[in-house]
Amino acid sequence: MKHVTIKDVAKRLNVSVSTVSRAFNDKYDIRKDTKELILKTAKEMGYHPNPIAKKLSQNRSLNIGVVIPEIINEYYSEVIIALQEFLIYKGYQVLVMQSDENGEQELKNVKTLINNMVDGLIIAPTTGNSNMDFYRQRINDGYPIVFLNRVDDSAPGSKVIFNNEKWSFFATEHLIRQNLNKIYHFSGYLDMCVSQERIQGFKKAMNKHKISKENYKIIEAGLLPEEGMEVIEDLIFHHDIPDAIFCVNDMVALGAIKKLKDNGYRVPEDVAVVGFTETRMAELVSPQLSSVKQPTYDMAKKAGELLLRHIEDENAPAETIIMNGEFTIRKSSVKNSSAGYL
Amino acid sequence: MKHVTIKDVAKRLNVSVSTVSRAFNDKYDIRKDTKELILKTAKEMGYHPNPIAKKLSQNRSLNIGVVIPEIINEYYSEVIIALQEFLIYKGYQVLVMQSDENGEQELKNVKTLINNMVDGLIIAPTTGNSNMDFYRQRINDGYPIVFLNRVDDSAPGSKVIFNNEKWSFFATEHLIRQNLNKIYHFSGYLDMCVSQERIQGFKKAMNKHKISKENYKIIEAGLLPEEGMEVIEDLIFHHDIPDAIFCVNDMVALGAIKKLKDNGYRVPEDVAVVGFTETRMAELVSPQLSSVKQPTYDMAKKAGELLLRHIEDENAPAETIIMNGEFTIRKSSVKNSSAGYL
DNA sequence: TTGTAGGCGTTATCAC
DNA sequence: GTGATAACGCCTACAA
Repeated sequence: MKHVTIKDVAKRLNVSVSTVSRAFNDKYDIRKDTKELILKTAKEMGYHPNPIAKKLSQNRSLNIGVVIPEIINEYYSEVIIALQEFLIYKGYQVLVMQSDENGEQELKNVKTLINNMVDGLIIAPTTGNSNMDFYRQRINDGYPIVFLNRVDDSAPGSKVIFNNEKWSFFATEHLIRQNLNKIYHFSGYLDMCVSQERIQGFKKAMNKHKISKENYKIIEAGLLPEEGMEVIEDLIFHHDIPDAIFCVNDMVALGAIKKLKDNGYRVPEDVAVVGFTETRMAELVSPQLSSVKQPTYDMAKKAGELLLRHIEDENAPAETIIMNGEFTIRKSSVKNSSAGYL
Repeated sequence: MKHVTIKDVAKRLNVSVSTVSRAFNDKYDIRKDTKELILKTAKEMGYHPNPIAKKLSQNRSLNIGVVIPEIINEYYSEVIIALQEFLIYKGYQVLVMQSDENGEQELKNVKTLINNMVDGLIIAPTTGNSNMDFYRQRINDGYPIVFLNRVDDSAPGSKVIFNNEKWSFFATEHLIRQNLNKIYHFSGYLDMCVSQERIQGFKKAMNKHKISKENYKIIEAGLLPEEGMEVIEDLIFHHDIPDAIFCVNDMVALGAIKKLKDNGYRVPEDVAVVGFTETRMAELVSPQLSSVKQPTYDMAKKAGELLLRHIEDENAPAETIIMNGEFTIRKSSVKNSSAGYL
């Protein structure tokens, strides 16, 4: 099982290693037929260039580091898939590490990856964005980093983000337009910029439609089903049931719906519910969940493209790409289907 | 941003590179205080051993390849997490590739990883196990490969699998014990050994309890919610509604439940439903879904341990580890709660 | 205990 | 167009 090396091929054909090397790297002059001969016999001999040696001599790893909050999260699963597909196609390997929504773990991951000589990093920061100073420093040093989601305009360097405010606004307006009185927003952790942006959209809709402050509430839930459950249970306990709830994501929405049902409330008849960052569950639950879909795959791919641009040209300008999604209205948020929403 | 190398450290301390190298690799004799001095100044200088050079000189990549059917699948997300944690801790990097339930893609992935010099492979084969001959060949050549899930006893080499038959038997028996008449099994793709094993368990329970063949059916569904939906819709169309359904996994179960409800059937009152390979959704849906939980994390970790054993000792004997799980009974499968099941 | 030197498989800079 | 040869950064006999 010994690996065939460039030397073996050279010896077999009585040419020098450099010639063989040239045959595999288009950038040098080499006679066409010698090239073809080399490629052919190399294939016969089962030769594959050793990527590790290549990396060493070129002083680049051809590895890209990807740091995400959690793999068990449809959004980031899709991110990984998209990134893998694109980057492998471009000749890179992808090293994925997850931070468990923990800033320290995130920093550890990033340092591990840097020590492993990745050529660049794609980072979806965890709650709190606590390592921004460190990243800013690296970016200033010229280290290629692209942020994905989880940051706002103010983050340094290049980034691909979703227009949370806008789509949160639309989702909220959809509820307002049904003349619902009390509309609550179950927000994500308040120290996440994504949460803040969705809150902004929610407030903007309230202001535009002149809803008075007594008729809406913003309650910090989190990102997990359990957190949606807790919040709604608390509301039920205090007999403070809204007509509609706009949740920071589908998981919180599903948790809320579960507990509403368990307590005898009907969705959407008693309480209309809207989610965000559509998951595959949205269509699978009863009632089906209205939600805002993000172009996850494209966002990730864009981040990959941006990163490669920075790796290949260290003077490439920082870019901020803000993407849009779509809002799909399903049963969970339509109280009166004659209203023409479905 | 130039990387500090072993030479820089050596020069600074007026020692040889080998001494520095030794300081970082415990296996050679070196005086304790020189070692400490070297480690200390190396740290000051910001030196980190270059893993790529290390790999080249040691002729091993310290990379492990992991090939799974799909990342968007809670089971395999967890597998990745477990493997990452364990292998990174052991000094390895993990390269994950997914096959999209496609045998050709799987083979491509494996070859890519081998060409990238991974030191070993953990493979969860896709439907059909079409590449077993190729793997058998590699294993005979001494290439370290461990299979995870998705294979049966007959697969070559080491493997970590779940006792599907046993737990499928238990789940089925739970339904039989409620004196339900018609019990159907929505199976996975018939060319998956996992499906076959679960079918075996189902049949075994039927035989043990002497259920006549008219009273049960095995219908091939698949692995996706949509496939569960299709099967149940067909049954509804033919007015062939069973008293209980045991599904090959939670996704198929959720699909079936959805369509049952859409068509006015109550779960579990009209139809009891059981899933398999418990997902986080099991507790989140209404009614909560009874399901068999697999020790995913432990299975993956075991696979990692086995692989390292093979990498470190090429004469390590092939091992087959069969794991057990637990069956959690929830509302979806209990028709009469006075029966004492809940 | 420490230093010297050759090798890991490539690429890249020279000559020729 | 092709061949020597010195890197790339580290490990590891072997010698001292």
